[in-house]
Amino acid sequence: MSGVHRPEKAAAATNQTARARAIRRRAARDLAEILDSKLFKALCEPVRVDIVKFLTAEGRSDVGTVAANFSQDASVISRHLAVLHEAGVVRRDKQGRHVFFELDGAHIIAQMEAITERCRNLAPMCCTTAND
Amino acid sequence: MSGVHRPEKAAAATNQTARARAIRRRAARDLAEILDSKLFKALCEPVRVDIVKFLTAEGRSDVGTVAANFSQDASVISRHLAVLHEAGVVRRDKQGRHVFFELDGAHIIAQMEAITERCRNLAPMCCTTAND
DNA sequence: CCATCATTTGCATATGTGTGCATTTACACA
DNA sequence: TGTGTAAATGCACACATATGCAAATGATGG
Repeated sequence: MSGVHRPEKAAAATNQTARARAIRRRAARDLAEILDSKLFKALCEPVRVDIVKFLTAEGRSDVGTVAANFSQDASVISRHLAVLHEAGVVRRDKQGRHVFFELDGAHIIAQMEAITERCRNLAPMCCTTAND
Repeated sequence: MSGVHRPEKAAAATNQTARARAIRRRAARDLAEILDSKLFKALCEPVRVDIVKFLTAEGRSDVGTVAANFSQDASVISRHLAVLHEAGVVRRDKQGRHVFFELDGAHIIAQMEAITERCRNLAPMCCTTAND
């Protein structure tokens, strides 16, 4: 940090600001850790969201059934489902030559709750503008 | 749907399954609606996550200060911050020729809680495998 | 009013990834 | 064991978008 703009009086580094800083840093680490998960990457693709929507509405389905309801090739749907599976969004259940997928609700909820919890932790330090 | 695989006995459409189907469909619509928000698209980009992390650790900062801590050009950081602002992740506060950003904790939490709540609604219908 | 700095925007390019087709693999059934 | 179907994979290509540089815009201070 070279020419950092410092409009305030450079708040003398009291014990309190040092502690606040430590807390911020930890919150940042915790938050980024969970934000780096594959969940967001999996769910930021429109087609994958549509697939999640389909599985919610129709329940457990095999690749072919899902693909039959989409314009893209079955191979594309297969890949999308693989990504969703990697991210823990869906459960995979191979049965004969058919591969069935269904939402892994428990896992999704657990992830979302963890993220929400982390977000709650950083609330007090970004809204009140605390010390700086 | 042409050659759909139908392993079960095609569950006679009782009132109950019809209702369950309606509930599923509504949950799917609600879920997809919130998943289509800009939040996920904003948070699936690694650099943007890093910026969020930085703002969490360092608090309110202007574009230049953020950019000074990243390898990419200031214009790139500016654009990323704009995307985060569009998504309601950060608040923008123009002050003179400096533009400050800070996490909009309240908004993030509200969004996350809304998503988590929607996910909870679809839990019972995807884990028990219900009727199909 | 001009000089300067912070930020944004226009544009060209690099990079990631979604997509389709062809092929391969996995599996069931005859 | 051979044949057909479902799913996965290799590959080439299209498309979205992240990136850097240059120029424009906005704002302060002389």
